[in-house]
Amino acid sequence: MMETGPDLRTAGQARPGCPVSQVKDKLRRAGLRPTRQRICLGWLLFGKGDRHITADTLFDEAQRARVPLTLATVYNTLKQFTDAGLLRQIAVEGRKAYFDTDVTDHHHFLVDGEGELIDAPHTSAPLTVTDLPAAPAGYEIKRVDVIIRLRRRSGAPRRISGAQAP
Amino acid sequence: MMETGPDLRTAGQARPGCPVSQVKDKLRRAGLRPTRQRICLGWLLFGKGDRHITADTLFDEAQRARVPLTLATVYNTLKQFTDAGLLRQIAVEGRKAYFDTDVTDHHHFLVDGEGELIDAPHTSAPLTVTDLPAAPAGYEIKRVDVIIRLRRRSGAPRRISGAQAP
DNA sequence: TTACGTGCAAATAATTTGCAGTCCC
DNA sequence: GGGACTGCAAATTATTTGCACGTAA
Repeated sequence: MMETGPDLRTAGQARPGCPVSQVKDKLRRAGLRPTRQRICLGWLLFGKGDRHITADTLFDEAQRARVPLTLATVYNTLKQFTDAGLLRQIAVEGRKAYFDTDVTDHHHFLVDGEGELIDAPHTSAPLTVTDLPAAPAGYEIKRVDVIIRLRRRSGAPRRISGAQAP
Repeated sequence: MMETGPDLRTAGQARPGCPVSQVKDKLRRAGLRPTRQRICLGWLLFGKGDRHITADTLFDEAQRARVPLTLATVYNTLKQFTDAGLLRQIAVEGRKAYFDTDVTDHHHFLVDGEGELIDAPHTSAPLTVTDLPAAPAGYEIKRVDVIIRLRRRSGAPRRISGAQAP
């Protein structure tokens, strides 16, 4: 499948109103200089709705979009975007780092065994956590991450593992 | 500080009633052959209450306890214990794998910036998660992991990040 | 005895870094 | 023009693996 968006190789040029310009604005607002590489990666990341990526997923996409950049730049850019608040790193065990373009509060499904990550819909009411333990003295709560682990198979009754009694 | 427990170098010998024998039983019940290395690591892991460790934390402890084993064995053993349900791997972002000797349902505080993990006390009522999104078709929920991210500093009012409005 | 475990060292995998050259403002 | 950014390759860090030897049952 070919990309249908603007030619990313010319992303450096000003084209007000086009998605590329929106990415440039987004970068500038985040305090990042809008270089060609950042614009391209930003376009890939933010131009398609919310998504989860790893460094080499994104690197592959960039290559398929014929954007010349290196894996090291992808790593650096992901970190810079994360520091700037444009991305959020998702806590999953395993060696790969996953990033989420959706930085609003929501949670994730993780399919057991393989690293398949699915956004938990925050279409419904935002998740509520009650009886949250108090933070230890000297600390404050910054964020609560929830990972809902899934097992393949179906048919079994849906239960909340965190609760002691059904 | 010196260890006050039994000499782990003789862990292979039967000594009914001593902690080492309890570890051997635990291993056997889990279907693992109680070898010297597993007994030593099991004793280090389970002999001191609930704790979080990484492969090289545990390796260090083993060395300090003058137990001769290799880092590779520590890795293998951690995986075997985890598969056997004696340990649980904690989902934290970052390259290191953390393991928890407490396999009951509970959650974790994670201090921002550094990999400091603290058990959330499950002394209070077990954490309740409401409005949990339904699992996608074909899947069932196996477990829900919650990581409560902390920021140093204090004084700020305790708030639940999952809530939408300030 | 014999299959299961372990030690060792080398292989992988993911990510980071140093430095020379390039590009944005 | 000057400092911020990138490319490249080599370095690090965390973990896994293959194979010869050791040991529990």
